[in-house]
Amino acid sequence: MDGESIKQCLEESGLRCTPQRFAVMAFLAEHHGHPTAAEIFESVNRADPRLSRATTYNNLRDLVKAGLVREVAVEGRAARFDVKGMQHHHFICDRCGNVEDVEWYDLPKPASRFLGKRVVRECELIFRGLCTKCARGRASR
Amino acid sequence: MDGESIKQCLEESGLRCTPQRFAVMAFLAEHHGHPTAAEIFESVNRADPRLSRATTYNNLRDLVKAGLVREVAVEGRAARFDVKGMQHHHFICDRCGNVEDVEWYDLPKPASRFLGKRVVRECELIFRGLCTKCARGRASR
DNA sequence: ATGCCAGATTAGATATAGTCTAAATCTTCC
DNA sequence: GGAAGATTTAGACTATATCTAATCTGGCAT
Repeated sequence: MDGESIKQCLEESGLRCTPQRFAVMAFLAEHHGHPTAAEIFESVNRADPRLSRATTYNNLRDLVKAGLVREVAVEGRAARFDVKGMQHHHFICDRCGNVEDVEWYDLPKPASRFLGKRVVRECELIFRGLCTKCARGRASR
Repeated sequence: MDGESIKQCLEESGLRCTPQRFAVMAFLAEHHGHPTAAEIFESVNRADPRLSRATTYNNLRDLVKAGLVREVAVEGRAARFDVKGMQHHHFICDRCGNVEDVEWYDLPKPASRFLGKRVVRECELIFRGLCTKCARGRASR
């Protein structure tokens, strides 16, 4: 995702393309490792100190609300973020908490009686276990 | 789940059945609304002040580790807990954050090439949207 | 251009959720 | 009874995220 298309995304969502907001988006577009808010703040702020902590959180919230970014909650750890580009599932490591993408595949819809009057916006699959790195060192626990 | 089977569950998992641990388990067995740690603490402690906050967290962690209880992380809110009885999926309300059960149905396994060397322990489906109550009041937003 | 205004940003205070520490207490087993 | 280990506790502490109030910015009407 290049600079121009980020700008376009933001404006289509009714968000002004400020330097700070652009930087957060650009960082997420370049780093697919599901960074935490703190990682985003530290990295962007190091490169350009015009970004404050509060603004990082403000912008992440705006971007999530606008549907451009996804927030992944992880048990007992900081939330992680990724741009909603290609659809994918998630794998969360029990040991190190890292979030990884799993290639998308379609899921059967539940019978509507299971959902009742609820309004479903999206549906995601979460795998849990040990990531490749942690599985390798598993014996040394 | 009656008192006797709670006791049995705990002992089978190598956990002593202390009054505090039993109370946390019993509360979860009776309340299927996915309470937060704070709710569990307040409610149990009100009925029997022998339970402290730290013990609530300690026990929840032990129970999750033993596989008797599931922890559900919710974006921007406190984690929620439920006993791992019958298998089920989850629905999380965007608006009020409530977690509800969705009747279980089998999911197709991903092609193993999608998962690589990762070791999958479990796999859960999460629906997001508006719960029945929030969907009803949606216009008044 | 000028001035206004809503939106955006900021530092730092505050809130919330959860963990840690060290001492006290309870169980089990000899 | 006493040692060893598990459990509990109050309260301090940490991490994560939000709020506040002041300030800045950029677009727009004049």
